[in-house]
Amino acid sequence: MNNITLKQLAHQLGLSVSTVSRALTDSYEINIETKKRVQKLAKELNYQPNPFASFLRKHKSKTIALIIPEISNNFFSLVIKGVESICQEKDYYVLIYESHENFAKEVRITNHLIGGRVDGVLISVSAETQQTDHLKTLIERKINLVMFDRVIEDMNVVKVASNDFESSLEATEHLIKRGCKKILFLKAGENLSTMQNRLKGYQAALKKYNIDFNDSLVRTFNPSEELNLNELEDIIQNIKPDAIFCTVENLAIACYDVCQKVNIKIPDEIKIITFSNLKVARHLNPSLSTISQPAFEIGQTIANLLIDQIEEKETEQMKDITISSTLIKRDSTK
Amino acid sequence: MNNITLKQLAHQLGLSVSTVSRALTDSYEINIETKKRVQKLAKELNYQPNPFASFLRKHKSKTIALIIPEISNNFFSLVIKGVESICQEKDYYVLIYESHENFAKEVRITNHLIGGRVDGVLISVSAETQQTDHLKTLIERKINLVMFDRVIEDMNVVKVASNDFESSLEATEHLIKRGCKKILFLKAGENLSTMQNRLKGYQAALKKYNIDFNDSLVRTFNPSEELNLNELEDIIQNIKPDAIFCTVENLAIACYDVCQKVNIKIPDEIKIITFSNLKVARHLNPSLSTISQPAFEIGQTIANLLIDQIEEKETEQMKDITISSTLIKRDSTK
DNA sequence: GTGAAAGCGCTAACAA
DNA sequence: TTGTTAGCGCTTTCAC
Repeated sequence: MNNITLKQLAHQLGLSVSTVSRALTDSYEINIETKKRVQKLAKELNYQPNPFASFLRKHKSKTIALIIPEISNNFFSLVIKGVESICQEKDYYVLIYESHENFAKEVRITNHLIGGRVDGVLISVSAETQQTDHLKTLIERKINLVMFDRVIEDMNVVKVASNDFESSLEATEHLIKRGCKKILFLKAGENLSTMQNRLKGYQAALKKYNIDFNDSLVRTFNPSEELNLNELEDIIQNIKPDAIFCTVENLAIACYDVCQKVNIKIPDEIKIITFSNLKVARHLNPSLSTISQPAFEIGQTIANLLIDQIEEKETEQMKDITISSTLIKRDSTK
Repeated sequence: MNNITLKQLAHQLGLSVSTVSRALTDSYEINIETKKRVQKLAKELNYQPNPFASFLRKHKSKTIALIIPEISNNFFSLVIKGVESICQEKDYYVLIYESHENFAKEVRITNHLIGGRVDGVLISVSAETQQTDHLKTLIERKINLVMFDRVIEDMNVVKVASNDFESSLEATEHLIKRGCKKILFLKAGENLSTMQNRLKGYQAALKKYNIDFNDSLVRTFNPSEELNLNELEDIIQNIKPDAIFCTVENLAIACYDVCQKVNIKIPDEIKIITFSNLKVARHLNPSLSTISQPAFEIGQTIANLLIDQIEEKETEQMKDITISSTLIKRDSTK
């Protein structure tokens, strides 16, 4: 890197480094004429300050980390987009990390970050995450933390989640109203808060309609492993449910695969509904009923909250924020 | 940030800062015993070096930028995944920037980067980009550059692209063999290299089968704007093509929307094929024929190339690398 | 094998 | 209004 430095500018202008620095940060205590001279030359030479020098000095990196389980996922990629939009506006950098649903990787990432690499962290934990020591370490090191979507209750930080209980209840109710009684519930991961809440919503709906809850209708797939289609096929063939409630998009797509393979007609023989942000859900065969989380808004919200924390504009932030999802009924539950 | 510093470690151990530093970088000139002592304490206190201090010192940030037009796009999000996988392995940071298909934004981003923020840049240019001054500035400042997918011919850098000409020819040929003669070609953006090559492939296929090329069958949509469905509907209604070749996924989905709305049957009345990395293409109604780029591999390739450049392992890199796409024939072209 | 000291480029307290 | 100086935390040359 052959960059122009403050020193070089100062030399060319016959000024001191500090004057140049102040002129460029538009300090009010600098003569307007010198300010102009400095800014003119800086522009001419396309001066760009070395960010590391100033980060080192100020202990602020204007960088945040976004830790997500998976990038190529419609929900999370929209979250990224939302986060980006705010950070670009507020002049923050975003480092994106994938935990690949792996706890060890998540710990490695957060450990990496405590060196002061970032001013704050946005995280949606991996499916394996149960302990929170690594997150607490971040806080001890005074790194701001905001959790989203997959949050952990006992963490005393700002948490942004969806109204999973309510939307799950609504979706299950929708299935029940369409005549379904034997609804297979497919979970992704054992311990995630989102999954727990979605399951509770499902159970509440059953209760409301006096349908007994049946343990064996709840099945879990481990999102850190390749999805096993044969296993899913066995489950569907054995249980013969009249509907499947999928907690994540991948599971719904897998169900479509299985139904196509073993020739089960959706929605006549089986109805399918899923949490998903798939844009083409309306064009699937049959079009897929979804519960859509407002991913972009979630991204914007968490970025704003985190930056406010970093800049200590703490206007008494609420600790638990809920953003509502939308149920879209399509042909797969007709 | 209350971080443990080298100085604190040195103090606790009764050693000098430089010895500690050397012990931690595993320098051979340090007594094995002291090395162990130092490393033990560092681990106990969970010491993490301040990256900015070392970046400043070494003029290497171990950070690269990935500039793409759009994040929530199946192709680019898979590229990100590929880049991430290599960078995680080689211990590099990735900063992701979206140009939103906007030239001015792209220039702002690259300008931001010449401060030494990153050691290298991976870029797929915006649809508006025609000039290359901003990219040349990067090179002047000794920042390594690798272009991918949407490359610019006259740049003397490593470029990784798909075999757009060949796959486009193949796809068009496929349509022709299925009896199509009036194939609407939908471009995204006026000047992109990828679009030009795809168009040439289309034209070559027509020529091969002695079909006259008709200018008015080539239409362009501006990807930086919201796609105008009414305009697309008018085009389809007026031209009445027997097939549509879409250069990007969004256009294909829009075509599905229009066909559904005005009740044109795919594939009986019109066939549709598109470049796309949509995972659920096989479940669309009808299932969508696609040309799939190996996005993950492209991501891995460009990350490896860039890091090799940065670390000056320049084993005479080829300047132009082509990675083949795959044509998958499905019902939309039956 | 270890320590002292300089310096990466910047900011900010203090001086003038 | 401008300049001098110290120092952020680290690496590295030179000295011992």
